[in-house]
Amino acid sequence: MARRNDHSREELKELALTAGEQLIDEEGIHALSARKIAQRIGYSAGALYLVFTNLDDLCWHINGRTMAMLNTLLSAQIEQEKVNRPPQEALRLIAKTYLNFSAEWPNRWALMFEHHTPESIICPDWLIHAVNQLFGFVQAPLRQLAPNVNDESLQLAVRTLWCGVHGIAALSSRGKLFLEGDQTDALIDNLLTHYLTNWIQESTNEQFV
Amino acid sequence: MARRNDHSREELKELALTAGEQLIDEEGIHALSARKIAQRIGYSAGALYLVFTNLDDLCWHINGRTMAMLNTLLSAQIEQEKVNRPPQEALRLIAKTYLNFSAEWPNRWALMFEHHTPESIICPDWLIHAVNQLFGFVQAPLRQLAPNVNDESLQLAVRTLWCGVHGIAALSSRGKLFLEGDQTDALIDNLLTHYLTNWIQESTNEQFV
DNA sequence: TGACTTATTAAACGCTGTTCATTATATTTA
DNA sequence: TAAATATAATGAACAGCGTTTAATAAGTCA
Repeated sequence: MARRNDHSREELKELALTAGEQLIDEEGIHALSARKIAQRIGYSAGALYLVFTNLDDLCWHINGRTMAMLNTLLSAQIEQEKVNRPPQEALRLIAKTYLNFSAEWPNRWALMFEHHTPESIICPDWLIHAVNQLFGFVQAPLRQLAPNVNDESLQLAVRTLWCGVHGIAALSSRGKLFLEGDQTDALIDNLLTHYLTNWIQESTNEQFV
Repeated sequence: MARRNDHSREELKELALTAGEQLIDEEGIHALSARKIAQRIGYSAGALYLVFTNLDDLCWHINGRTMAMLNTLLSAQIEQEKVNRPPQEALRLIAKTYLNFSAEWPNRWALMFEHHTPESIICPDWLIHAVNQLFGFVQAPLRQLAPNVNDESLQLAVRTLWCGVHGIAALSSRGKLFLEGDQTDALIDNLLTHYLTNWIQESTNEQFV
């Protein structure tokens, strides 16, 4: 067969990505295969290579969409809850949104962190951009909490907190490695409370030194 | 060929695991394959199935050895530095040892977290045991810092800190996602200092409430 | 209607994990 | 020593994988 033109290139791309995401959601990241995606969208496996350079490329695209999802979710929530919420609450909200996201989409979330392109791991521009946007969400409330803190300290705090929350998500996502019941919220609260209390204290003192 | 008896079953197992680890170290976790391991040890691929149920099983064994390595490393360091080191320093040492380990063996470390057995992810007993041992390393200095804190709070603190350090290791290991230069040590110090300062304060107050 | 163009495929290649009948060797028995 | 037995290990097979590309069916135009 040839020349069906049922779908444009862009539509084909969209179909493939959606099918890939469904496959990942339903069967896990190791179930992702060119032939399975193709079967789901009624094309041959070779057709995928008309719109993606390879399966790696397709994964990067899925990751881009996952990242966009997360960003959209976070900015929507932040926008919505902006009504003079104390910054600590804003940070808590961000952390829990991230955690919920990782729990709701465990496989897509896993793909983001477990899909290493084999050779040199070149970080695409859009990813750097998206990560910076995520950091921005955390940075704003932190700055409110300590308006005069220097940029370096602020940057460090953003990353420390992000790593902390990510670690909670990572270890609780797959591993039933510890704690009975879902105590992830308690972990988040614990981390934020203790870290922030001292960080605010130190950061507001700092300016008078 | 048959019946060479060059190696006992136990020796064959050991050979295969070592070859697998080397392969992972040199070429990454996706390069691991039965045929490649077999070639390295001068056996056929089928021979591996005489000592492992499948490649998944082999991975679990490698992960077990990696975990043992980490545990040995930590307990050796803790033993060595025991001479009245302040507990904060002990915690810092543990964190940095963990981080160094993940940097020194990035691929074996990745295998531990990225090797999900497809179907039900059953956590083997030895892993639960090993993880508890790791938690024990953190728990001891924490208890020194707040001798009268209740068990639940202590357990929570152990896990919060572990997740935090793990998050730093995870995000800095692959991702050049942020920060120029190796600022992982700064992140560790930042996390521990702020978290612990307030945690100690709260935990010592707690007993008088 | 016939020539041209092109979207899509089917088959091929070399790889993968895994199984199992076959085989070559070691050991035991006669 | 020779024959019988037991078994360590293999090699071929199967189904599936990512990827490439010659072949083909269908749309377009003269």
